[in-house]
Amino acid sequence: MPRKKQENKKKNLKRQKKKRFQTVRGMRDILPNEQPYWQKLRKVIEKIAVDYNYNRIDLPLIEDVDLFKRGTGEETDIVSKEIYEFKTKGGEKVCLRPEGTPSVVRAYLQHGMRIAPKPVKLSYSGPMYRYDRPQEGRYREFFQFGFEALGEQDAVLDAQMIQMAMRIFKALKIHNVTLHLNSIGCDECRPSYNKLLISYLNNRKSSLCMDCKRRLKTNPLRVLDCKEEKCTQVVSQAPQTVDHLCSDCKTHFTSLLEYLDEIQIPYLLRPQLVRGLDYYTKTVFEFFMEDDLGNQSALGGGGRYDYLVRKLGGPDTPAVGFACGMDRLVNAMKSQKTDTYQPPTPKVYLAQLGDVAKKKSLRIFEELERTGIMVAESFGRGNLRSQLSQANKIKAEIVLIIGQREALDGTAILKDMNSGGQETIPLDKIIKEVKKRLHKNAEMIKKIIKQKAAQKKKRKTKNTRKKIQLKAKKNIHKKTKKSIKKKVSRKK
RNA sequence: GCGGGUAUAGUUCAAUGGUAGAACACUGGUUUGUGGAACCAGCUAUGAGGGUUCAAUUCCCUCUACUCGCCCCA
Repeated sequence: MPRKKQENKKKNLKRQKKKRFQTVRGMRDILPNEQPYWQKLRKVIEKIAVDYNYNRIDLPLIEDVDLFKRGTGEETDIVSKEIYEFKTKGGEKVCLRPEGTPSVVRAYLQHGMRIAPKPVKLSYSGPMYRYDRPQEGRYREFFQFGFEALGEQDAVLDAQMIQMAMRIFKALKIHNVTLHLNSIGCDECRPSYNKLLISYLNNRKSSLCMDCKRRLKTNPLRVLDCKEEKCTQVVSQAPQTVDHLCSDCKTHFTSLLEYLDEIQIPYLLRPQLVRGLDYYTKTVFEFFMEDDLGNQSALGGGGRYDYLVRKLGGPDTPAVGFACGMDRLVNAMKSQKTDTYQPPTPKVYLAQLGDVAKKKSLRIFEELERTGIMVAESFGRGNLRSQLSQANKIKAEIVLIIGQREALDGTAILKDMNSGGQETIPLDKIIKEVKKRLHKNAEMIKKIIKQKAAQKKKRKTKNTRKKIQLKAKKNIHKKTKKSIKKKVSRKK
């Protein structure tokens, strides 16, 4: 027995040594090479939030499960199948948030924001968690940003939500986005519509898919959204929410459409659109992007949730909001080749040789950095050749070389990487000299850019001139033809 | 949650029932203190566990991950 135990121990040790850690299923690292896209995205979102006066709110990742069970709805897939739920050591039932809206409403109520002037406009962004099967563009940890406006029922805010989303897409140069739009009514009109829908579907129960037979009992509205061919056929003839709105919902919806026309945002009315969350009323909308293969993927969506605040224990407060998947936006940016945020790169590289020089380099690095000059280095390297090749790789314009000799003399070699030329300069003048050279180079680059732009302009004006000339020629032909005809007819 | 495919070096890809190769990348050298080129050398891999076999990276099973489709969504 002890022998076996020892063997097992050894085996386990071996296993542990061999074990290579990797991300947990559905999680992922966003590596430095992807960061420019995220930086750009964050910048665009932030700008829109500021422009439209939506104040940032940061919300905890962990919340009471009941917040989502009651808010998002226990019947929804998000809560019933996909929630990351667990008990804390203290026995609290908590979860990783699957979406943002209930948290926003919770914060609104918890901190007495209803006293603030209406509407209360809030924006958030951060990771959300859904225990779903990972796929392309779908992770268990994914990032969403969202905007919520609480305390205003006017459809102008619904329109503003859509306007903001469209402006974000535009700023990211994601052009092939379509807005799908519907109104699903309120407590007044929905019960009677539900009855109609249920009786319609019950008559055709046999031609529905398994899921929809179940949905018929739990959440008949969701049958409209089913993508099974059988069901879409049945649904296409089904009574539509839009035709059974109460007068209040009807005017609300038509005024939203008018606002959208006013700001010239095209929309696709989709009577089957209902969305997967229980709290929506009146307006619901989604944004779809079509990729090269013709597949549509949802970028985001939102709608009005006039009862959610009350449902979570607050006073009657109409509200509207939307959220977008940032991972999918980044994907879209990549396929559309959006220009990304490029962080500045160091133009000076500090190379050192020998112990004395290494010590001095650390100080010189700081001095340069303090005067606003970005410096790259690889102090860990001892050999000058590899340091220069590094400098070359990062496209440094200037390399400062401090060797044993220079360190003792209080000088440094300044090497221009473009020309290859170099000269020895006393350390106290080095910053001035570096600045001077960088400035010179920057001027040169500016000049070149200007020249190129001028060349482009010239070409353009040439082309337009040619076009104008061609047009003129054509016109002349027409005119002469006309005048000839006239003359001929006169003669007749 | 259901179904299909895949898993070899940091990356892209080879090969094989018995010795696992290349390219790029990385490190060092040719040049004891000078980059972009060339040449030379080095480093690094069969996802995890089990079975069949004299022998498994290869065949079989399980798990895990990735991936595609469904469901759902962002």
